[in-house]
Amino acid sequence: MAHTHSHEHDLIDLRAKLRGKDRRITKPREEILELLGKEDHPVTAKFIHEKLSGACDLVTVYRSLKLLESMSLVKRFNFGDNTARFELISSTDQGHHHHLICKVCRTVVEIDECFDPSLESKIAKKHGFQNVTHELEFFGICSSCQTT
Amino acid sequence: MAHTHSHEHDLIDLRAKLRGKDRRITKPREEILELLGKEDHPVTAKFIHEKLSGACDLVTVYRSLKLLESMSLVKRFNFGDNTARFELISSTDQGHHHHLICKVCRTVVEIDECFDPSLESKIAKKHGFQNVTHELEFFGICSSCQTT
DNA sequence: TTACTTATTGAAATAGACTTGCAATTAAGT
DNA sequence: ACTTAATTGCAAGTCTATTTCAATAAGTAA
Repeated sequence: MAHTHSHEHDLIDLRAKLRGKDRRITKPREEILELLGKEDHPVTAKFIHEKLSGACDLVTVYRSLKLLESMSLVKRFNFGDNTARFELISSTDQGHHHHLICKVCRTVVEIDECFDPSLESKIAKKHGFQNVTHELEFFGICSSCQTT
Repeated sequence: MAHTHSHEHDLIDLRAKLRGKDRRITKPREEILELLGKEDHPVTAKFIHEKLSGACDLVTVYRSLKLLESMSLVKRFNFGDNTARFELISSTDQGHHHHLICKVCRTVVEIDECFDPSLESKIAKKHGFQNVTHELEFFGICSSCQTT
């Protein structure tokens, strides 16, 4: 999903979204976006920092990710291990998709399927909520880890 | 959901599950189970510790919750705020249900509905995974927080 | 009941993810 | 190039959760 974006396209997005916001285009932000564009699955801040091997401080990675998230260029995922993971938002699904994670080896599979949206609107209506979204992740044991 | 359990029933469960496992029934474990039996929504370890006001150390709360979880008496939930929340597993749904959380005031609503299980088995089959489960939480803005 | 064995607890230290304060740096407008 | 303010790096701090280890207490047997 993420890799369907080109680096150039991301930078155009970045520049467009930063324009007139007292925000600046910096090397760390460009590099993080570029790296995310090459990854197929959500990655941690630590992973990004290591891959960029000293290009910038880990603190800057955290700050950049927070900014990119607020600009809707990046989406944060939670796989239940107390560590945020980030993925580039693709134009096809606006970042809304799910994952299937192996409980043993932590392999991640991108999932396109989702349940019928009527469930969500039904729940929203029933409880008087607005702007209802959801976070959904699947967990299981991948074929390699099945001891049989 | 949780409150449909009686305290006595939980203790019977606890005793039954501990029997012959070199495990002991202790005051903290009983008190945590009792407290969870009175709560309608998942609560944090910190919340439990404060409610028990010094009955035991926070470390013991963490350890007890981990034990109770491993015994399938308690289920851990993640509302995306880096803080685990725990709920008593009810006999009716075996702990499998979801929540609707207000992004503003953090109010929690217990949700009984879920999507069709065929989606899960379809995904499992497609990627060769076994024992597939899912974590699903809904987020929105509750009626009180809608500024309109 | 008492003694014994060992699981459990409490307290302090530690780990890991993430944030904040502040001086130094650097992007971007003039 | 000059200026201004956003951004960075580094250190220190916060927060959740875990680990270490001596002291305590649950369960068992005498």
